[in-house]
Amino acid sequence: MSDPTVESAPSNFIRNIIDADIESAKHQQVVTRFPPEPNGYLHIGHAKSICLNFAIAQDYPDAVCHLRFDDTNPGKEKSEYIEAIKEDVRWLGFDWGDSLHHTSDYFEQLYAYAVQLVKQDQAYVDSLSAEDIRLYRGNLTEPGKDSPYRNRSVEENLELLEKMKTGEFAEGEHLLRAKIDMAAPNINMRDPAIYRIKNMSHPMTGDTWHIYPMYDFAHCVSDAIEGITHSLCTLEFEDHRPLYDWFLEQLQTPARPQQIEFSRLNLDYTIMSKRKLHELVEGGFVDGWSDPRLPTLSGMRRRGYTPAAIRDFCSRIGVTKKDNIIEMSVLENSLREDLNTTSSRALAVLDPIKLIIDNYPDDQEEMLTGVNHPKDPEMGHRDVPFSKVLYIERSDYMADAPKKFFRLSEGREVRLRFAYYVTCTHVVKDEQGEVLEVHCTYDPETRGGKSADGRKIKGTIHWVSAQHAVTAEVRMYDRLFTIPAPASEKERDYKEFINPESIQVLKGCQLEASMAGAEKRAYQFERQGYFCLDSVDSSADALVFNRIVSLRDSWAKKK
RNA sequence: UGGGGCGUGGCCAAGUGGUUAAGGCACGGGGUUUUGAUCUCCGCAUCCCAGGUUCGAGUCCUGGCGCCCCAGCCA
Repeated sequence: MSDPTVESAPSNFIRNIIDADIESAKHQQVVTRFPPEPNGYLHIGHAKSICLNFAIAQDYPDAVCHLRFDDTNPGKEKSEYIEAIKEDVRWLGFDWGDSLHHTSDYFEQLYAYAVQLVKQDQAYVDSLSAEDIRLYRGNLTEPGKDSPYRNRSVEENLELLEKMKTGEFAEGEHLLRAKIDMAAPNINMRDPAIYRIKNMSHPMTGDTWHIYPMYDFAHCVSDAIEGITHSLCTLEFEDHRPLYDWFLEQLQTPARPQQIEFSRLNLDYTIMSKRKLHELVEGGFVDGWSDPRLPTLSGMRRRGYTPAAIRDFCSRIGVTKKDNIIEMSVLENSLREDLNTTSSRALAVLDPIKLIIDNYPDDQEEMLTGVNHPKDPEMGHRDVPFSKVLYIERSDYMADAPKKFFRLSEGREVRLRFAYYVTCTHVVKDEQGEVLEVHCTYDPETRGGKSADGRKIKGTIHWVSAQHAVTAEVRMYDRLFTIPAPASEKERDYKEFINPESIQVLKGCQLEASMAGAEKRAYQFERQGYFCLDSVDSSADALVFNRIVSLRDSWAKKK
């Protein structure tokens, strides 16, 4: 396994349990698993679980983490998702080695275990309708009551189960249930379903089965079969733990995995529910699963997030049982920290306005040197062409600017990054009063951006030479929702809170010449943020960049 | 009002009866700086409430209060 190993994984209550289990010699080897259902794409919430499980496998001697597709419901699952999930896990930097499994690999064993339960008179075939089963289950405060089919003989149950298996019944006609206690205070223990009839072919097993196991039965047994020692899942499964343990106890499985629950990740200004993500994708509210605004791993990848940043984020947020909503700034901080050290710099003008240096010779051009990283000389430097007519950012000029505005305004001098000091003399406007051109004079003695007299220049702005610039489209992304917790909105639909400005497309952006050869990696456009080529829409003759994240901007905050 | 969980600063999170309650993010302020970036320094809580046990409690006990999850032949 690669990089992740070097990162320090902070301790948490789960690791404390594992430490104690090793200390007490309950286990010699730790085995975890990441068990996605292939019914959608992975998101940052899954990354939390992936990092937890795989990092444990990296940190404990001889430990392993299995990747297991929980494919027990052919009605919802597709192999398309399996491939996407594998790609995402790999991209995050983890390796399941030869531990790739599917719950469907165990269908035969699962069935044998079900037969065993029937033989032990701990499971029965119910023939109530779905509606009646619901009625018989009772509710939160009232106990349920026994199904009239609850006391069928073992022989009859065996016979019916076999027929269910071979497809002799229609869906919904029968159901295999555990015989536990219809009056249990925990509703999960009120004779939960074990197998339901689904006359459907399965991506992995084709048409061999007409019945498919339910999660509660399949998951614990699969864990036991694989010798999982610690089965980590989210809080909503807490109530299922007694059932998890019940199955393994009745079946007397050799291995007894321990289920431990932790709280799922919530991030503000976005949604994490698979159902809602499906809805956004299928409803065309976003551009597919890999829309850069989505918290899906494929979306974040396209946006330009790095695996290292996501791993760092996951280790910072911790693992507990407390409900939480993490602020986006934590994620962005992890991102910026990584991007700051790894990305080389470039000058790019997103909202261009012409800057004309009146005392610079008309036909002259020269090559200046730009450092690729201000703190890392190893990243080298590059040539940046300079000439009389430049583009600068529209927001870098202001008439009647306040004292603290360290940019251009009539009479003020600024430094053009890597180039010269220029002083604004006047501007040219159109009939509407829009500024068309900013005119300046430059000081030839300040080549490279420094002066012999040591005069202090407070402001440095970026620029590109108009005749050398390459034009590009730049997509600026912002939070997908306008409120911090769209998912917990009770009165209104979360889709009403989609941020209409979550994507802003800028055309005609002017980038420094070297960007014509931009590679598939992140760049910092100085003073603006981190950007990368869009993997889908960018081409050599029509560059499209995504803004991964902006730079911190204490000036904007102050205003 | 059945069952299961959770409650330490704005958001996370250490803390497992005994120094002035770690750390990160955010926020406020100072310094450095050819990115108002980076870097750096400083500031920023008595632990949901109320009783109790103890020489000593965020950590133990009792009673409240608040929030989350569960009534799929989904996972």
